[in-house]
Amino acid sequence: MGTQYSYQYPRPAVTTDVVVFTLRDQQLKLLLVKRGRPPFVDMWALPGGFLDIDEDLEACAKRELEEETGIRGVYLEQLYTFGQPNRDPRERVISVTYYALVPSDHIDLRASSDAADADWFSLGQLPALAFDHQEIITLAHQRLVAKLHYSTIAFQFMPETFTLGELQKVYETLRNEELDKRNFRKWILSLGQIEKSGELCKTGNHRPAQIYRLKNPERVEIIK
Amino acid sequence: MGTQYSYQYPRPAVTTDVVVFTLRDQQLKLLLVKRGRPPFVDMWALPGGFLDIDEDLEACAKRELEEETGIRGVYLEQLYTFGQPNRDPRERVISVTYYALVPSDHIDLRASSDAADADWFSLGQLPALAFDHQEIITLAHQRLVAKLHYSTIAFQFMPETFTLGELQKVYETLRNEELDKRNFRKWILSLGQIEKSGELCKTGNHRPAQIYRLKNPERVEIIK
DNA sequence: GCAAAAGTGTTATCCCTACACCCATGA
DNA sequence: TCATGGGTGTAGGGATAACACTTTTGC
Repeated sequence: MGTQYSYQYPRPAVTTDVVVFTLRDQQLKLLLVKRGRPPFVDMWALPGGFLDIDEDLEACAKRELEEETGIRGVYLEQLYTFGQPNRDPRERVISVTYYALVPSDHIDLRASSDAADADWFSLGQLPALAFDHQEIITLAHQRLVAKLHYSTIAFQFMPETFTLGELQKVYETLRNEELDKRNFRKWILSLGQIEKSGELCKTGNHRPAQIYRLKNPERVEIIK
Repeated sequence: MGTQYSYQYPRPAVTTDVVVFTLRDQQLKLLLVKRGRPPFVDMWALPGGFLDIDEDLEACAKRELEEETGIRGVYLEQLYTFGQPNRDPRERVISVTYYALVPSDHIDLRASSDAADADWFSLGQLPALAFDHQEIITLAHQRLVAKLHYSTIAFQFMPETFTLGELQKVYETLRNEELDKRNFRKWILSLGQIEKSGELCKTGNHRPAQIYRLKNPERVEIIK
């Protein structure tokens, strides 16, 4: 206990915070944790925490995400670095923020040490947020919507296999508009990113659908 | 002198570094400073330095840029945050990087305290660089080229007034390809971002050119 | 008068959009 | 047989790309 690490000049603390998006019930949701300690105790905040001294930034984001929510192995991308001098009331904190996309079948929340609770919220119905986390979320949402139009980032929301109807639903939810079925199929197939698995999806009282999968599940391609 | 600032956990140092681009002699150039002190003494590096404890990140980038090169009042945008644990041989350093665009008539270099020297280099002919600065430059260049296609960022290279021929040259240099004069003029005028000043540019042994200016010199608009 | 850049419209092509009907299945 | 989502092609419109000649000036 105490003050073991000394420097010639004052230093800010460095944290990472992650905006985790998923799609559930045809809605874009994001993950918040309820803070278990001050400041902003009992308020909702983004999962995140302090950088270990020998830890890569992205590794820190992944670690905090897993520790606080149990989520791992998802798409993660650096968003922006926030460093307003007074964004944390305790002291100077620089936050390197990331955003993550989680397939809808991959959600398995578990609260833990730092987080009294964790839950998914619709973007339109967010609670009051700690720090400048509202601003971070707004930026992450803008980036996600922008990337929809010039990359294959939306595929990161899909499970391993899916039908074209399910994929179209995802795009419709994210873009918040209905799309023409024929045009969507022509376009998405022309990208050359998905292929038929050969299997059929026989759920529901209607004609079975072809099941597709990604050719490169890990890669997010730039299109256009 | 000594170790006045103590913390319970070790903390990384935080710096900002800036990739400054300009256009000169029909070439994209960037600004490097020669390091005056270890590590990497006498090697070339990006202008930048340590964050003051009460200073905003962007303010730090601006301050270091002015201190080391005399450049101020230019377009500045956050690029990415680099934090590999061993990117600085002395200790853990997080670098929040920015890139800046300088109009070609606005270049007025002056070396100073931290920088033994400063100079412009073509991207194809960079010297060996300190730290991971080559990686930072590569990313900045990619970002700049990408933004050309969906924003008016190229205008930030222009002086207050300019001709359409000069503007086309800028686009040709940045995109590294020749453009059709008529199509370029139709396109650039259709953006609605520039207007005639009414003056004519009578230099050279050829027909005088209309002089244009930006309607909103500060704003970078998203187009498309 | 000649070299050098300024200035100016039309046509063809491609891509995106709009649009309607049959199919396979479960209940 | 009916309700439900799956699956398919074509035609029109708008934007982009290709293309050549005249103008004004300095030397």
